[in-house]
Order: sequence, then C-alpha cells, then structure tokens
Amino acid sequence: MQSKKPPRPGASGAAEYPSYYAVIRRIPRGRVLTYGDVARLAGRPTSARRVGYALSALKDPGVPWWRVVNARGEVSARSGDLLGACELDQRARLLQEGIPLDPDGRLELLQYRWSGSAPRKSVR
DNA sequence: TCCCTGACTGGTT
DNA sequence: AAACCAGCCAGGG
Repeated sequence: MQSKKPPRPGASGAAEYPSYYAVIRRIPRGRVLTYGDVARLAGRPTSARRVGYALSALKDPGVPWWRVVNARGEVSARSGDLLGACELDQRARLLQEGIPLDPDGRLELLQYRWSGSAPRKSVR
C-alpha cells in the first residue's frame, strides 16, 4: 500500500543492520568472513562499509563480531579505540577458536574464510 | 539540503 | 608487499 514511510526521528534507520547480524550469526566457530562477504550474503554487495558501521553500533552479545575481518584477512582498526584494546580482544577470540594469527594480526584467509553454507563459483 | 565521516574494497602506483 | 586513490552508501550535524 502506502509506499510512503518517512523514517521517524529516533528510529535510527539502520534497518539493514539486523540483516548483517543475521549473516554473521551463521558463521561457524573457527571460520571467518570479510565485510564484503557479509554484505554480499545479506544482499547488499556494495555496502561493505555499512557492515563495519553496523558492527560499531552492535549491542547484541549473541553476534560473533570477531569472526569478521577485512579483505586482506586482518583485524581492522577501529576509530576511537585507544590502545587497540578491541582489536587485541578480537585477536584473542580468533586464536581461541584455533585460527593462527601473524604478528600483524593477519590470518590465512584462503584457509579460514567460510564459503557461506553454499560453495561459490569463485572466491571473488 | 549540503557536507563530512567511516570496524571497506579493488585497482594502481 | 605496502601505500595511495577513487568509488561506495547511509547516518548525522
């Protein structure tokens, strides 16, 4: 019906965030996904940046956010994260799941990247 | 409504 | 392999 649906103030758009969280929740323990993968699996292939934005606003403790890394296979730096405490936490969690990390916080993307429950023709 | 910002990405240099 | 650059999209001032 009425396609007109003005966003209410305080409603804080971000109606897309839940779709990203849903994808992340499906990542198996010991595997990772890139921001781009999450965006793609959520049906928004060009919104990788939105995924990072969504995670910075994440409150739901049930979402394994630490299983999301950038396209270079490394833990991304947040803004306003003094001393990188958040990044260190993410590294520790990945290590705990059996994923080895380089001194630079990089992992073997080719080996740990989750195929998304369905094999893709080509990885990017 | 314009302008800047960001847990990104892929291609170039 | 690292640094740069341009494209990307929605939120917030």
